[in-house]
Amino acid sequence: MRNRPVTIKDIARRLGISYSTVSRALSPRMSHLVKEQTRMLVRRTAEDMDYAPNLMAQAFVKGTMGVLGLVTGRIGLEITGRQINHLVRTANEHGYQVLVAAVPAGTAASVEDEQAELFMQLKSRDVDGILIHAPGGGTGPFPIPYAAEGNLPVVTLGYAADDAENVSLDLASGVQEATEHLIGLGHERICLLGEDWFGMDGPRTFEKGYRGAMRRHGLTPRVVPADAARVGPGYSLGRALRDRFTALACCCDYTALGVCRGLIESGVRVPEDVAVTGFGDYEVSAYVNPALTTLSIPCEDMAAAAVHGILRQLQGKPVPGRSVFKPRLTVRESCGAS
Amino acid sequence: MRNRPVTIKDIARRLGISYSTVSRALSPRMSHLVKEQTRMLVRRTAEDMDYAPNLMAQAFVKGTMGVLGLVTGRIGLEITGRQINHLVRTANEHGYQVLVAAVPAGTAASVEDEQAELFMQLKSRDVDGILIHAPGGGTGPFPIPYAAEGNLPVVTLGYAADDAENVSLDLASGVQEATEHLIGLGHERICLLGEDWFGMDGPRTFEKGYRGAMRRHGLTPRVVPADAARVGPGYSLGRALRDRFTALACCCDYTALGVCRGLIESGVRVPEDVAVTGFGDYEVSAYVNPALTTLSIPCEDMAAAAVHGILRQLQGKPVPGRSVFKPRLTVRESCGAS
DNA sequence: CAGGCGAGTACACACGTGTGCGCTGGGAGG
DNA sequence: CCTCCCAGCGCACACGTGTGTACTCGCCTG
Repeated sequence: MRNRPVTIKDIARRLGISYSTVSRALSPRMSHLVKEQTRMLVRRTAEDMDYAPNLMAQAFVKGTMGVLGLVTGRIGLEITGRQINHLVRTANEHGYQVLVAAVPAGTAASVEDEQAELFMQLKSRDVDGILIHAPGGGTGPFPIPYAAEGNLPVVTLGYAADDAENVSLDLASGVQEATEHLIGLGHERICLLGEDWFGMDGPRTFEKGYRGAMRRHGLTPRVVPADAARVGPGYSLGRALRDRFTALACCCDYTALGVCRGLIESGVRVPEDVAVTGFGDYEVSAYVNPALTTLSIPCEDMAAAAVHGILRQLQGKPVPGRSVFKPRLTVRESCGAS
Repeated sequence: MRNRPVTIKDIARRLGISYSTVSRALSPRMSHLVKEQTRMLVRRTAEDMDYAPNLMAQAFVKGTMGVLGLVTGRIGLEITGRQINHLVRTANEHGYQVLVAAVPAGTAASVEDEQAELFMQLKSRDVDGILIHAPGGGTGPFPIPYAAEGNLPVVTLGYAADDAENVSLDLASGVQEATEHLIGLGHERICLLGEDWFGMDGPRTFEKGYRGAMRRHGLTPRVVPADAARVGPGYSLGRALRDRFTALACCCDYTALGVCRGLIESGVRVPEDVAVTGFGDYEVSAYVNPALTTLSIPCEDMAAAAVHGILRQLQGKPVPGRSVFKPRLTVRESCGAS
């Protein structure tokens, strides 16, 4: 049935030359050591014989697989999906494949333990680098002790780790912009629905932008904790808060969508009675009733930057780089601006 | 810096035994050839010395990597994300990793070419099996000539291929149930917004269920083509159709959400003037206005079944199995039932 | 003409693991 | 005591590729 695949030895035998010459002729880095004529002959013969390099042998001798690991959670979330899509695409363009490790729900004690476990699991797979997707953001030392052993390239996407190269989103400036927009519309009783994302400290970053804007205009801030990127809890919050505020700034479109629904069910009109803003600009957000005012995230650029960070580290530049992207305010109906 | 990792030779040297004994003592399949006492000694020493097997060497000699490939598109779509999440989880539970290949937008002529290219790309990576995620469904021979070379285990998820093991969703019965529900509510002018998913023939399956229900009740069917799982095109359709029908059955929640928005903007009330149903039961669908009546998909069970299919094939059971899952109707507001 | 030089090639080894086969030693049975 | 057997272990090779080193051969220079 399945006949043995062709190896460089087979090619060498057929041409009556040594297999090291074949190896060199086929390898881009070494082919300049082989006479042009021989090289062409070898390559044509390889093509003829349907030669395909044994990638496991190459990986074995080179000590690298051309594989990047990706630690992530909540793949179903639109922002996550968009970023993963572009992470994979960018990696592929540079000859790397992406191995995905998903967070198993509820197996480990905390999310950090889960991520740490996945991280170790990927490490033992001999990946060339690890991308950590932490969409909730955060700052400070990263809660996974990746630096402890070996010097594997790591880039955190979302989390602005100060001990790793990272690509992050300026959450503070985003929320600040939304808050200032609401203030500009005449609102004074503005509440932030803070995000509690997987126990990380992203929420504090959101709060910073919000509190900054409020303080600058002499308004008293008020923060209510909300679950991370879930519609249901947002709905409960909407019902609970009703018209206690004239504007609610949310840290995620999903929360905002739930909030809108909760408010409307309680007989509160959006945006006439209460204005609502979100974060993320999901695909549906432009088409719900009312259409959501929100902050758009440059997912694609961020993903590309993360992969390029890994590649740069692989080329031996251990300087931890940071790039920060800014969200863009997209004004629709839910804030009452139009 | 990074000292050479410990190999079985190091362990053998330390214990004064041959490294083949060490290899056997550590391998589950061969350890019965080694004396209990020696085996324990080797294992303890291995632990002591922080021995970690070189997976690339193992892969090289065994000819397998413990990796499954996944061909997919639209990772950002919630249903896709939920399924991928569980594909990865189930694979991990059985000791396999998942390599993701994402569809690069607009590089190949057609989606089929793209999938074929990704498929070949994964094949050359020496994966142990390939999962093809085709959420749009479809029947008949699968448009990728995977069977042409080698006998790589393949399972299509979504697409009911008759030349491969597959896990699919009974789209027809789902749409039929929704249509009959609308008929039961007294509707007669019911239109199906058919899905054109990546050029596959899923739409015809949707149509079959719809036409069956209509015909059974002596009603004339009417089908309007819609883009696949996109909110924007649904919106345009909603505006265009306005009140030409009293009920619109959609093949995707995203289409339905867009349709609702388009209708409402045109001054048509949902569900009072026009009833709308979706397909997929996305997270937001329960919280939009009006909340969407839709069909829920058992993503998790389907994903698990797909991975188990691959594993079964790897254990040498080449019988192409099929499993079909049924969607479940979830009644909310948009159909006007309450 | 001798020596050197450089291009091009072959030889040999390394990488870490799995495994067929042969060797050893000790116990049991005759 | 001899023979046979078998558990347990070591030797050696295989897997496919990359690469350092040595070799050959032709040409140029002194």
